[in-house]
Amino acid sequence: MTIYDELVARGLIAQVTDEAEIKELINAGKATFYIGFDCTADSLTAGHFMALTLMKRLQMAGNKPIALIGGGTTMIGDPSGRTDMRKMLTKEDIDHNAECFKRQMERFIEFGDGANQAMMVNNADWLLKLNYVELLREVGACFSVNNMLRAKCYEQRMEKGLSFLEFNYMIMQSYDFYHMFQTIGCNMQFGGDDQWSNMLGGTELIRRKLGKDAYAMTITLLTDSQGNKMGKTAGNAVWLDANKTSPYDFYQYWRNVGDADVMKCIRMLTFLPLEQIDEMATWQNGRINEAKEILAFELTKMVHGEEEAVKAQNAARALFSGGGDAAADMPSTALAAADFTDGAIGLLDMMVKCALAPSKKEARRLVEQGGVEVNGERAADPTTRFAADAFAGEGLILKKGKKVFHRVVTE
RNA sequence: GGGAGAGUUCCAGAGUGGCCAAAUGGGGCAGACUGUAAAUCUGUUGCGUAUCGCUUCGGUGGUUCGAAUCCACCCUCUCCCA
Repeated sequence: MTIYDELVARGLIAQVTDEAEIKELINAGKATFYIGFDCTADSLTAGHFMALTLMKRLQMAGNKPIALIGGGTTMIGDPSGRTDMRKMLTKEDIDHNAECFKRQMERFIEFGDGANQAMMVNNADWLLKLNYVELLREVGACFSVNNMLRAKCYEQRMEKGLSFLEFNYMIMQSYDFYHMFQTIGCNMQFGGDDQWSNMLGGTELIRRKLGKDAYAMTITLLTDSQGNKMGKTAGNAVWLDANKTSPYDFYQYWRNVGDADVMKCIRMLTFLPLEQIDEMATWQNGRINEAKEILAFELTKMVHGEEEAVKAQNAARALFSGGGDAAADMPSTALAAADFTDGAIGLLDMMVKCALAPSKKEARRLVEQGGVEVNGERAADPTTRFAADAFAGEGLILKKGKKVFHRVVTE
């Protein structure tokens, strides 16, 4: 099976500019493609994950990936699909974030100077040097404002107001492609489907300025059965950085996807052979949880390594199915002597300390509603206090709700 | 540049002198039911040394016994005209 057919079979392709050409290019390993990453945070998220796996798939097929860090474009802010303006970041923040991204990407794709080894570039290197008038003269005539205003990525902002700053994002992104096409032979751009109009801006610019063809392809956005973007819990991103989202939590995120979304995720995100996936798709209801475990394990393994994945899986099994002592891998907090008053600590204070509740009021509510267990016993009294020696040995196991476990020990 | 309007809690959006920590919906969290799923139902959703106190309604001042609500100035945004 060719790489292109595989991408189609996995449901990864959303839109392409020229199917026949792209097919030939990537099947033959002749594409030098880029994917841009806005560096608004110091870690990549589960939302970027699919892009990373796509880079890996294409690299394995012999194509050369370019990871473009948006050091320059981040200073403008992509308005696509947004209803509010992004916060402006300082140059220092952006540089720091770019550095963090690179470390994480190295887990997935191989960087180097070889023919199909990946390279990383930062568009700050050329965008920040641009001169306004020169830029206008160079590319300004190639963009039709009429068309830009019709672009889907600005649609939502047209209702609320779009600043000129953000309006220029498309031009910057197009310029990136144009620049890399000339300097490093980048002939294809990949990106999320929400980037489609920005990407077309680039191919159009190249065609107009250089009379040459460049290609663009978008990846299906990973949404759940309700149409929400995946990779977020309660509005917070699921991070790839173990310090921001622990391997256990990462595992749990995927372990808990809805029934309707499991097979889709396995198909799009894992590297399991398609035949195996097709077979899994025929599994009966009872085995849906098995499929979820496979999904969670595979993804955790890719992001955090096999060892962490095994630990996360064992911990999850022990906590939810009983038995085993792998619960040692659950998140934990060590209390300092200063957290104790008269040799004891209150239940509510302890919960806040462990970040199981943002405030004591919230902690109290949880206890009163029967959502808290200590060492397997429901804690019904918010005034309960625990003496320091209660934490001896394994410490205390706090449980919030059905799924959140936390070990509390003393320093 | 001229004119009109808007800024309320996580979001949307009521509230136009005291009964307002602020309706309603969404989202979140917890409980029940389950399969660590979905759907449904229930409770809850500013903070606290807790039948009371404290801090919130763009910002700063002011009027008043009392202000999200009235006044002044400022900031931000939207719309119409240029």
